[in-house]
Formats: sequence, structure tokens, C-alpha cells
Amino acid sequence: MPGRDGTGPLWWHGRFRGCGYRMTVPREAILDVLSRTSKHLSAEDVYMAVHKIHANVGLTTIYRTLELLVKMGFVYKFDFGDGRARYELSEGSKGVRHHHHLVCTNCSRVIDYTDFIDEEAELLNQTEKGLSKKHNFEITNHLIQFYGLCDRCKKG
Amino acid sequence: MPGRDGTGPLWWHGRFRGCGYRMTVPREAILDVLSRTSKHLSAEDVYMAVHKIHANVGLTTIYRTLELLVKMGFVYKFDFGDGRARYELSEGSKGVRHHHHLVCTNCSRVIDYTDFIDEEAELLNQTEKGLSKKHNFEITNHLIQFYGLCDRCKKG
DNA sequence: CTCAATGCAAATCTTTTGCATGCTA
DNA sequence: TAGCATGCAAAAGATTTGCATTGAG
Repeated sequence: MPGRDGTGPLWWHGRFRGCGYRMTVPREAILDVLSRTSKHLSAEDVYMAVHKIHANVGLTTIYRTLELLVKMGFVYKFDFGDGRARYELSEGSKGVRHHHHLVCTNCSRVIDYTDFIDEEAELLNQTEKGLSKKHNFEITNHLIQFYGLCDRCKKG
Repeated sequence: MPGRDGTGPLWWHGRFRGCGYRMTVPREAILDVLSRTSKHLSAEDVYMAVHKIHANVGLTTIYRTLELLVKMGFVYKFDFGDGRARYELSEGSKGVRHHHHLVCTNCSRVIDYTDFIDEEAELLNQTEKGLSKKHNFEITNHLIQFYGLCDRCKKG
């Protein structure tokens, strides 16, 4: 029964229609690529992956679609400091576990971690509540990243 | 006694020399600009501010110096999603209070907050310790940002 | 005096935009 | 059929690089 768990063309199709958008071949291909990886893909990465199957899809469409997906909340956009944006499916739209990132400042490697997420969540909840009230700011999302040296780079 | 509190040309001069670098007019001007603001300046912003006093300093030098300052740990570089990097003096080099950011996803306004920093600090310490051990990752820094709608943008 | 630092111009590279055409619903 | 979506080419920007020159120590 495809679609029940937040995966599959039909489910996405419904989400798109629900937002007033159309499901197209490029969009489906892009979602497929994002669904099949746990890596942090750049627009170029997505383009190359999609291009293998649908050689006619242009890079512009990749950018436009990724931006749309970010706006719809299905995709997160990250900056890991290497001059290009990275994209991942958000946990809401699939069985993706919520996680944060460790970014190596030497080799730019990015490691996902799900540890301590629960402890963080509690603090974040309180913080968000406090900040919302104090600054009259409606918080919808947060970003947490740790920087340092990965195991490969720290040995000297 | 300039320099004791981590401010002033002499102090910076020493830090530069200590790292094997030279103190120059452009570098001093850039540090001066960063020291006098609590805003999140782009390279272009810094360039324009420096340019008022030293019209001969080029944008390239601004970029090179900011990168150097980031590498030396005196400046933090941020991405608030508007396509240009932002820079602030790090708290270690002046009397700047450690803070995080609230970023408005609508108007791109950025609000600094120092609330909850203490609570966060404790959690971050534990998390960093755990992550360091588990992933054999040497953490040197962290980034926390909250996204949402600022007071001006949320009414409607 | 030496070599790091600079300025200028050109190059790079990612992301965006204009516009005619194609395709979903 | 209507209008959103796409592809292509060109544009826009931010940041980087090459190289001759300048200036700090």
C-alpha cells in the first residue's frame, strides 16, 4: 500500500496537488533521488543523478524544484561552508530520523548524528517557547551543527 | 592600558605577530569596523565601511582578511540564507557576549539572543562530550539558529 | 632587504531570470 | 484548453585567483 508511510509517487502526488502544484516527471525523479540516499546532495549532485535516467531534465528545474520542496517543508537546505547548498528530505515526509550534523572544518566531511536528540529536543522546546514569547518570534525550525575535526583529520 | 581586555590595535598586533602574520592598515581598519558594530556585516558591508576611511583598500583584501580572521578564530562566519556570508567578531576576542540567532524566514531579519545561553551551554557541553567520544570527533565550535517569523512578519 | 600583503582585473562558480514551448489536470 | 512547469541561454552575484607592486618587520 504505497503512500501510507509518506513514501511513493502517489503520496507525493497528493501532497503536490494539495498545495496547488502539479506532479511532473522531473519532480518525481528528484524526489526519487532524494528518497534513495542519506547523503547531503548538492543541486549538481541531484542533477547528475536525475540526468542518468532523464537526460533531458535541466539544472534549472533541479534548482526550481528543490526550492519549491524547501518552501513546502519536504526538504531541508543546509550550508556546510563549501560554497554550495546541500539538500535532504525532511523527516516529516519519510521515515527519516531527525538528526543534526557534525561538520569537519578540515575535510568538509559531514556526519549525521541522532544521539542526544532527545535531550536536545527538550531544551529546544523550552528555549523556543521562551524565545517566542520574549521576542514575539514564531519559531518554525532550528539548525544545530557542530564543527571540528573528524577522526581522519585529527590525528597529527 | 589598551590591550588587556582584548581590544585595541596593540592587542591585535600581538595576536597577529604571534601567529606569524603582519598587522597592516587594512587589517586594522577591518578589525576596527567589526569592533564598532553588533551587526552581522557582509564582506561588502565591511568594504564600504573601510572604504570611507581608506578609499584605496580593495574588496579582495576584505575577503582575504575576513577569511584569515575566521581561520584564526577571531571572527565567526554565518550563512543566513540570503546568498552572502556574514561576519561577526567572536566573543573570545572582545567583550562580545556569546549569542545565537533568530532568523526571519520572511524578511531575513536576524535577531541576536543571549537568553537560555546558560541552559544551552550545559546541554551542549554534555552533547559535545558524548559526540566527541562516540564519533571520535574533536568539536571546536557549534552553530545554533532558530528560524521562523519575526514580530513584524507574523501578523496577518 | 625579504617576503607577506595588497590592488586590480579577470576568472570561477553557483544560482537566478527571461522567454518561448511543452505538458498536467 | 488553461496555465503551471520546463529547457535553454544568458545574466547576476559572490568569492577566488594570477600577477606585478607595495610595505611591514
